Amino acid sequence: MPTNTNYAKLSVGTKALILSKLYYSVLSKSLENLDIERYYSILFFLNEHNGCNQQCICNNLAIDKTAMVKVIDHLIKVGFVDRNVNPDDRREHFIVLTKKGQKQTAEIVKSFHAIDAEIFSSVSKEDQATFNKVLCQLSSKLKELPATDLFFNYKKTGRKKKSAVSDKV
Amino acid sequence: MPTNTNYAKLSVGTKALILSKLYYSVLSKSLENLDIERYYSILFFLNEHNGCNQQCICNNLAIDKTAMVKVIDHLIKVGFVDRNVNPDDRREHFIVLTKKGQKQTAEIVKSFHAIDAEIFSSVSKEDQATFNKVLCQLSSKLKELPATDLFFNYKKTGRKKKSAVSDKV
DNA sequence: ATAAAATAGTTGACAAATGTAACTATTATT
DNA sequence: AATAATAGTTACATTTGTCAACTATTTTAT
Repeated sequence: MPTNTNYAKLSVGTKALILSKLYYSVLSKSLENLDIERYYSILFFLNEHNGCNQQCICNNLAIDKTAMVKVIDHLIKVGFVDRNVNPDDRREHFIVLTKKGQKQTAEIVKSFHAIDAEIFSSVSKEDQATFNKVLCQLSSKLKELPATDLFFNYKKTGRKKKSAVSDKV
Repeated sequence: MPTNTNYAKLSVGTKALILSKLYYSVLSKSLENLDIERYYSILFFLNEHNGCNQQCICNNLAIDKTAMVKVIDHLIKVGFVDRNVNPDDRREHFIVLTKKGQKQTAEIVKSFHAIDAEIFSSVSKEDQATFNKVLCQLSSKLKELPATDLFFNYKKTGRKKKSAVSDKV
């Protein structure tokens, strides 16, 4: 590693965050000719789960549902998806890629795959398998640990308020 | 409950982002009794590099320098760090943990280590080593990857290679 | 059958993160 | 001395994260 002389000392959470920043920075560059400049992971997910509801995207990508509303609003505005009420459960809204959305999402999927292929090219198959296995194990472990209710939407009556930092200044 | 039925299909960048979100959720929960609610990774870094300048933190944690100004302003406001001009190069500002900052940062470091220990507890030493090695390789590769030079993008040739941001520390 | 609870999604307010351009001050290069 | 480079700052716009409160619908419990 040419940089980050003490990278090894960082927590795995921080290393993962840095990796994702570097990754999306490269991805954005590679897709700057598209009609959309973000939400790539959501479109990637929709490519595999076209027609799922909003909560499904939130659960799988660890995104808050109120943020998801704005994302879908934007994707509708640029003509990438439609939002259709499920007739069998009218609470749910299906998110469906449009023709245009499908076409551009194909490019996004290609970019994701190309970057993955490129950065894994010098890693042995065995190490790739181990890496992916451990990555998956870590996420699963973290889900079992006590966390804020950010991704799990548990009802918390009388939940503790965070102490205001401004009180101390 | 989120199921991530197709987690395996996500790109490594997306998986890393999800891991970091889960990680910081758990970390925040474990540190909710502290006087600060975020910037844990920066304090963790300062614990090892007390007295470094702002650019050094930016380089090592992949944070924009204009964002860093606000972060340091906040850390000063809550009394965690001081910002001291380097007399030998008056452009540089050294960031130094205060007594209070040191004390609370010790808790933060403990939490980081505890979470890492916990989630890696069921992973063999060999797999841990492989995982960390690959994680490091991937970040390294991404930094070297010329953003506009991806092979799938045949139409856009003749672009000048943009050198990766210099993070030398 | 009806009331209560849970689920899916929305809204509005606000804080924080992100990105960009222009800027000062200082030091290094030519 | 002029120019470039570096470290940091400011101002601004946009996106994202967070929270409480809300509607609508469906499920569960009584």
